[in-house]
Amino acid sequence: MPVHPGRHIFPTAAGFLFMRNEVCQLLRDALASLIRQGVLPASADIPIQLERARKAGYGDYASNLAMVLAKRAGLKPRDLAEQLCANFPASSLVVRSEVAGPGFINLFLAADAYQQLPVQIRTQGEAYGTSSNGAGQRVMVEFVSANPTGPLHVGHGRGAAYGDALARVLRAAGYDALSEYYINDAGRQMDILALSVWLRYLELSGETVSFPPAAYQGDYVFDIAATLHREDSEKYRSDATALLSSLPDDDDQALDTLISRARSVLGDPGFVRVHTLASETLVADIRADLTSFGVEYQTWYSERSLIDSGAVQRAIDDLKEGDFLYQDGDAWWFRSSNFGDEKDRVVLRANGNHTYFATDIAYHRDKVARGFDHVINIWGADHHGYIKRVKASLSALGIDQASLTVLLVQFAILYRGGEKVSMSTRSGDFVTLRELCEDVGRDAARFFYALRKPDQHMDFDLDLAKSQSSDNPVYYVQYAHARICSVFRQLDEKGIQINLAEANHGLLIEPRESDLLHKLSRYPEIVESAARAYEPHQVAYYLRELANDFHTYYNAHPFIAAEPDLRLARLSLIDAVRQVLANALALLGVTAPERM
RNA sequence: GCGCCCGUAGCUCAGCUGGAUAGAGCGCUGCCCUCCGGAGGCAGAGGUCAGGGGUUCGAAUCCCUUCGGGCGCGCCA
Repeated sequence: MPVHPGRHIFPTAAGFLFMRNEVCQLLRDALASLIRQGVLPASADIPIQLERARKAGYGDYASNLAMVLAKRAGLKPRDLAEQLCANFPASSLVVRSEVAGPGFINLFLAADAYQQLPVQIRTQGEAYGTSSNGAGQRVMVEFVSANPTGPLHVGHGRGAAYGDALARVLRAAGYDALSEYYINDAGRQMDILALSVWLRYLELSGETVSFPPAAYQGDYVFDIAATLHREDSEKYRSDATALLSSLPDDDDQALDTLISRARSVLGDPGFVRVHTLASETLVADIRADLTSFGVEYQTWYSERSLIDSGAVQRAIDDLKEGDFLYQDGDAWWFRSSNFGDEKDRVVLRANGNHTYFATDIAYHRDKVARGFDHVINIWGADHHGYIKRVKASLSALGIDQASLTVLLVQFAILYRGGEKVSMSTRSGDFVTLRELCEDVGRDAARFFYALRKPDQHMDFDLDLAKSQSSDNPVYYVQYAHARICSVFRQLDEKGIQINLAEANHGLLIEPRESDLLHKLSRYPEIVESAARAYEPHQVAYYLRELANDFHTYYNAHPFIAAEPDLRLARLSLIDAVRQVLANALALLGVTAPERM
């Protein structure tokens, strides 16, 4: 029986990859035997598909090789599988192979294949699960980017949780990922906000104001107005009666009229003062909310700066230069229909203002120019119609459309007391992200979002999320972590000295122990898969499985009360579980508490 | 009307890009600590994977179609 002298299990982080390759080679050897025997025709490309067995009873790895090749061999899949098993080389790694189901070959690894895993995990610590698959490629993830016209609401929470987790997962998978928030601090909505603040300020100054229904109603508008009044007293006071007289009937037209009146009454510096105060206050609030939600950005990028730097004008000029713009009805249109969009889009309005699309063109061009290998936008699903025109603009500017990926986050429908909650920023009727964090806690909220894949419509039950009951699975996972920490505290209190480095993992022979080891070994693959598919929720589901395996183990076997050698091996195992729980929770922006 | 997303247990959701007897949480039923944290464990009941065609060794997964839901289709953002 040939053995493999010098075979090292888990010599490096790539230990399991190494092992997997070895298993592949064994399958290839078996194939070669059958080809020599004339059972199979010699073939140039025989794809070896080897996957982790999906169930415990199916061994460690499974291959569908026999089913794929059955036709070429002129054999039934199961018969071919039998022959492959019969010709499987002897190995110290794969101790058993069997045919199952319609023709799968299930391969069982030697028990000791996993037994050094706790050592590897302890050695790598926080780095266990990370890889260099991304090869240091620079990726930008832009997410949330809500208009600073109000505080973030729970609708933004989903994009925030997803984007932040995605960035963390990408970093763990070896990408150089940067998170960015694009601040829409220019444009009409911001003008409306500035107007709203000024009107509230006029009220504070003693003017009688009939507040336009289409303006921003939220309490935060009063707060900003109060700040303005406190800092600049009556400097911007004006006769409100004249200001609000003879307005157009249409709400939107009335707002535009009011904005232009505000500009002329306040003058440019005055309007800019109100505008800037409002924008800076809200951006600071948004930032604080995101920070307490555990979301960190590397960069905050201002739309205003694109206008001020001339980048928007340059983009428009370049598009004109390339004949990608044309004038129609006093507006300038971009020929996006040349690039697959349904119709052309306006970049410069007849009134001389540019559209948001114009700044977006400059923004995306700028992103790519900053040297990212790949740019990811996370948008609300209501923006999907916008994707084609942005991509079209990239093409027109000579940039490969493939450098931009837009990921859509579906809406969450909020329920409170079994009723749908309608949300409107303008009316000020919404649940803020801050309220959610205060009521539910950051960890529960983050995990709640993380359990949903982004393209799935989602029902968000506020009562359930706020209940802080065991219904929320985050406690289940955190409890596993706290429980392990508690075991080690108990050890301390009992004065038991241990040295995990001396553990003999060969003693870990219980089925639940090999289940745990098996699960731990899968973690790096989960991270890799979550990064590749842009699906951090895979990590959340993995966490639940790992926690479940641990709780089961905990109920079935004693740690401290076991014999010293066995105790040491088991403690080493659960210490590895603790490390992986902590690593995976960190990817979701959730804390791993030592006690609860 | 056209385009995008979706439809899986009573409810909320997974299902590793075409594989094995479709899984988990909650809820329901019944069990489990003289022992390390019961925010725990085990077991059971519960399914026409919206319906119908097609592709092939094989479909919840891919294609077509019908039905149902969400969201888009502005010189709004």
